[in-house]
Amino acid sequence: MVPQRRVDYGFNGYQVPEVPRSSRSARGKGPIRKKLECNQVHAFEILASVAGKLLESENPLPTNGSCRKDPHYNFDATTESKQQKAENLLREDPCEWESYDEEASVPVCGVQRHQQSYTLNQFSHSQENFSFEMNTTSKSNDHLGTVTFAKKLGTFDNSSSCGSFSSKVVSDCPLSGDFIEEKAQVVLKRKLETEPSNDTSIKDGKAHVLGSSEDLVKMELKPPELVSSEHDVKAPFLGDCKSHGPFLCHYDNVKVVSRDDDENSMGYVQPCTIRKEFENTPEGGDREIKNLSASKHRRIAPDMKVGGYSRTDGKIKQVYRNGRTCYAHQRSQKIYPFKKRRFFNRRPFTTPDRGCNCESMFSPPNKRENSGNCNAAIGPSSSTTGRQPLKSNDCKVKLSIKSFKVPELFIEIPATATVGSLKRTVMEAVTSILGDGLHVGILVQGKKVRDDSKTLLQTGISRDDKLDNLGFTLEPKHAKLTYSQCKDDPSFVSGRELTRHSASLVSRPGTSNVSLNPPVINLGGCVEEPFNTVPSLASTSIDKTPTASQALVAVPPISAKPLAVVPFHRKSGHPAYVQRRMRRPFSVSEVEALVQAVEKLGTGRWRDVKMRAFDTAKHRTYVDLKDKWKTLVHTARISPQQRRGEPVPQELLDRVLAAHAYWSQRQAKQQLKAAI
DNA sequence: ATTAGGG
DNA sequence: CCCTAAT
Repeated sequence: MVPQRRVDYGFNGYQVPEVPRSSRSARGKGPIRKKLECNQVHAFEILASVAGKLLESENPLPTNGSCRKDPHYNFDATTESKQQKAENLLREDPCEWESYDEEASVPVCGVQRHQQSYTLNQFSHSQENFSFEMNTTSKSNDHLGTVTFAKKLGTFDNSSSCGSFSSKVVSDCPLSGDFIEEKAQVVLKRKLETEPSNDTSIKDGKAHVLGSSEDLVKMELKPPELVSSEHDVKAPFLGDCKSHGPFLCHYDNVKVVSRDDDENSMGYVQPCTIRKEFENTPEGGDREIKNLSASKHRRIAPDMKVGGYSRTDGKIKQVYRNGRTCYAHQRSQKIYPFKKRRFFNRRPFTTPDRGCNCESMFSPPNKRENSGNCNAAIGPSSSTTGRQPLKSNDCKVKLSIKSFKVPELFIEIPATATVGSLKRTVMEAVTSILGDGLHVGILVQGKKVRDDSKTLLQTGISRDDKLDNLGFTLEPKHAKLTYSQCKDDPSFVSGRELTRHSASLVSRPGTSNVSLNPPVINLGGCVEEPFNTVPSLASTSIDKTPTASQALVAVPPISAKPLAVVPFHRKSGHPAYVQRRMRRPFSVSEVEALVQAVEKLGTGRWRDVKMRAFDTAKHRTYVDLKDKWKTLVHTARISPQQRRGEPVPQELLDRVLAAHAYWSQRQAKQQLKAAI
């Protein structure tokens, strides 16, 4: 056996987030995704198997357990016992086990048994032990108890293989947070004292789990392969992953080139894995891996069942699997927004079924200063250092932004989560929106400056008397999602219009040193751009262009609504929050490919069109192609002035019309024939 | 799973 | 793009 070094993932006590919603349409259901879900099933089955064994004496698991939430995780009632299955799975797919130490590989779900159900609540994994907690609940009793299981993994080095297993029902009452881990540790210790051997079986006869210690050890020693989902990783493609990264496909004379750099979706793991190699230096390797574990890199287990690792030229490839919802992904738009209507219809800020209102963890909105206000406070230095003569063109405007306020975030997290996980959650949410979900807005005297082409002089920002009234805002790029909830709220009459105009989260009077004029709200009347001129600025502005004042738009003082919610622990019963797919405008080359395919195949065979021209573009479904064709026909019919987006060559549009006419006529003929 | 069409 | 109905 190749000597391998064990990797400390630095993991301890994560709350297990929910797995992505299994599926809802053909969209995005690539083979790899299925595989992932499969693996999650495995993960849960294994855990359930372990738990079942442990509980067997008192509460045997049913032979056909079912997840409360997602039927996808139903166990199939095969002759093979779950335990056996789990053991086999562990043997065959050790890397799946490895994936446990990531936050998300194990679904939160329960196993029904009569009136009782077991809910995997939490698990932790450190170098020394593995433990998880399950709640037992019943219909009559909301919370019967909590059991915690811990497993000693042992320490490994290159040559030795040892490990032991320990488990015990720790408590009959609910435990939470760190206490659970403490308990687990205690139990572990106690067991170790009595069972210092390498045997993985439980001597008390209550449980015999996971086969032999050898299996366990083997599993542990097999280093997973490390996968990075970073877009910038230059890496060879893996397995059936054909189209990650730039792809080319040639059909006839049409070449479609797609950047395809955003395959990742938040709800499920990107169905491709990229290997990233690391030097197997004694120190550097581990450190790097640790960093990766703690960072945005995802862990993805290899798709293959065996041989989860490989060595090439002294390099170890590690693959981690990730089934988590990726909160902290750089592309925040993939994370936010969640489908807002669904989301906000269910009062996301309370967790009634947990009896925990996490809102209490944050200041109530009415007590929050600057609630929802993301204005930057302009420090005194702005007024002092910013005083510059106006006449000079090269005069510098010096600004000091004391701090930005991050738009309000609501986070839902179980009370049993650790403080550390809370920090992580917040951090991930913050980094997500900072990564790509925000842009900066400028407020002068409370008026939003919209025209980016205006100079500071023109907008008055260079004037010291304006500097005192200069504000910066962090605005969600996807304001629509942020505010969609307003539609349901009669008090937000202008909610819809605001969304249409990318209303920013704005300051409220007195909440910052940005002085706000009395808020001007464009209620229903506002149709297009709400260009509310600001006479005061226009009169004082040195700008000669009369449009300067029009660049200032009154910012309605809508009260801040949560920018986004991080559903850290979605409860079963809650429909998954489905995010809208990222918008991906068709490039001209894509349009050309589409046109050519439709010319050949007709308008009613989108599946064939997809296969012919977009087979490798996973993000283009046949529905997308059909929709695109629809819009293309529409685009071709309207005047060029009305068209938006990247201009499509007229030649292509002509072909669209021609093809559409041809195939429409042909379809009509066919129908006529059929009628006869 | 695909197709068609409305939103 | 999403959603649904109808195949």
